[in-house]
Amino acid sequence: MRVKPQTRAVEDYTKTIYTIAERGDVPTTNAIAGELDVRPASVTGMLRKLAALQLIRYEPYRPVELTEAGRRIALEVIRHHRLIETFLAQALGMPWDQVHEEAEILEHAISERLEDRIAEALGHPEFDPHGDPIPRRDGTIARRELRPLPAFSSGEAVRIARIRRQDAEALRYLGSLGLTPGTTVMIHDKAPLDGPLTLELRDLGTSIVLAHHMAQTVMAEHGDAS
Amino acid sequence: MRVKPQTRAVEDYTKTIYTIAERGDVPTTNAIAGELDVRPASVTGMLRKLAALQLIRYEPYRPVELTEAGRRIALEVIRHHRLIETFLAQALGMPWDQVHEEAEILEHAISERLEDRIAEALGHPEFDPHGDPIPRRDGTIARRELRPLPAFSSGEAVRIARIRRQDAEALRYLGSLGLTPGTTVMIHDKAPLDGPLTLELRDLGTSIVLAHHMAQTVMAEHGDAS
DNA sequence: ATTAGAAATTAGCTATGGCTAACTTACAAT
DNA sequence: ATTGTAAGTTAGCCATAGCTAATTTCTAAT
Ligand SMILES: [Mn+2]
Ligand SMILES: [Mn+2]
Ligand SMILES: [Mn+2]
Ligand SMILES: [Mn+2]
Repeated sequence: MRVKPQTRAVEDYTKTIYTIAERGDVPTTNAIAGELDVRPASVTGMLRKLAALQLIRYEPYRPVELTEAGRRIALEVIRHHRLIETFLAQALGMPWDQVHEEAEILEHAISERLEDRIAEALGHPEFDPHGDPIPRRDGTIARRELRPLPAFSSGEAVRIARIRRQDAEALRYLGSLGLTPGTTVMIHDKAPLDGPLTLELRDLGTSIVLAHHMAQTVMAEHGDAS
Repeated sequence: MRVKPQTRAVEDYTKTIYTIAERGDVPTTNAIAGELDVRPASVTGMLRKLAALQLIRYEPYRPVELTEAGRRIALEVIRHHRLIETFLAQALGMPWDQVHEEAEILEHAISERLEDRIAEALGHPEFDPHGDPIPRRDGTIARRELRPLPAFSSGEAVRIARIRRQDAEALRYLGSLGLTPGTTVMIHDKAPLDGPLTLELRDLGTSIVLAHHMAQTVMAEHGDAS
């Protein structure tokens, strides 16, 4: 799946462009700068380089688009990232709120050989601890029809599948409530005007209340289908 | 054990200076350049920087010496390196001739938190797959009285403890002969004039012949003491 | 059609850590 | 004591990738 040796910056920019587009946002200079925590002027510089490398299509003042080659690199780095997260959580018992930060660096440091060994040791997982899909070696990636919790109706039982958030703070909070991928919850009540949701944890039978903006980051699918 | 964030170059140079001195060589500009595969002129530049950072004592045209701060950084990186080698071998079944290359990069990428988790998962090992001692968190390091195989006499039984070599080629060869740390061998014969050694593998009862210059890299201790 | 303001780009820096080519220094052999 | 040579240093490059400040462009509201 690797194409040729890339610098860390090239890997981070292509990954960022991919994820911005994947979540439905537009990969503008400012959006990329915000995501990577660099100044817009620096992004313009890198975009020129990525365009020269044929990894993006770039017209000044316009949003960018990954080429097939750029997409391949992005998926490669994301595969590293999510495999590492999964490995750290499963093999080393690292809490799910710490794995992202660690993977952010390790994703650039592991060889294809190690990538394969990790995938093998984990049994080629399809999803990471946050429910993010792990791109396969061949560049394909699992697609699911997920909706945020507030998009379901009261009375529905849903299976939490993915948390669209990576900051440790939020993850620790959601984890403490038991809202992790795989958990089934019943939507008990939705307060009006974007008010909090009341959820019932199927397994424990306990009831929890979750702010609308937090529930918005919890993606789920119908019933308790696996 | 960490002091403050260091660049990869700073970590590699201090590590290299430490290992050159540790094996009994003199850390000159040329020796460091050879080890790191850079030009001597580049080494001079970095030595000036390391001196400014108070990590080495440096007088132009003289061999360098690590300060206490420099030594701490070197030991930290070496601890990372050897813990990673051990982890890759034990937890992922990676062959001992591949772990060095991988660790050479990962040593700069893991956090102190991950370092601790790896050490914990392995039960705080004292030695890596090559028998190299793993510096402890407190900066101390196991010392052993080892001698190369040719330094023993015919008829002696010795326990292999360390291989002073890191190239995959040599490690694969020694591994194929069964000459790995922990193995006990009997020195059967030493041909004169730096000729090959004939060894008997205790467990298998088989006999092998090893060139003098290879035997020179195999460090052992008397008997089969653990 | 104008135009204000946001978004993006350009120009010109900086730091890091490589390199080659030219030079200086140290020292060992005479 | 002199001097040739290897070792080491200096000077002047280069690439990468960040920054600020100044400028240009796009667009949406008038
Ligand atoms: Mn990254
Ligand atoms: Mn994730
Ligand atoms: Mn290294
Ligand atoms: Mn080792």
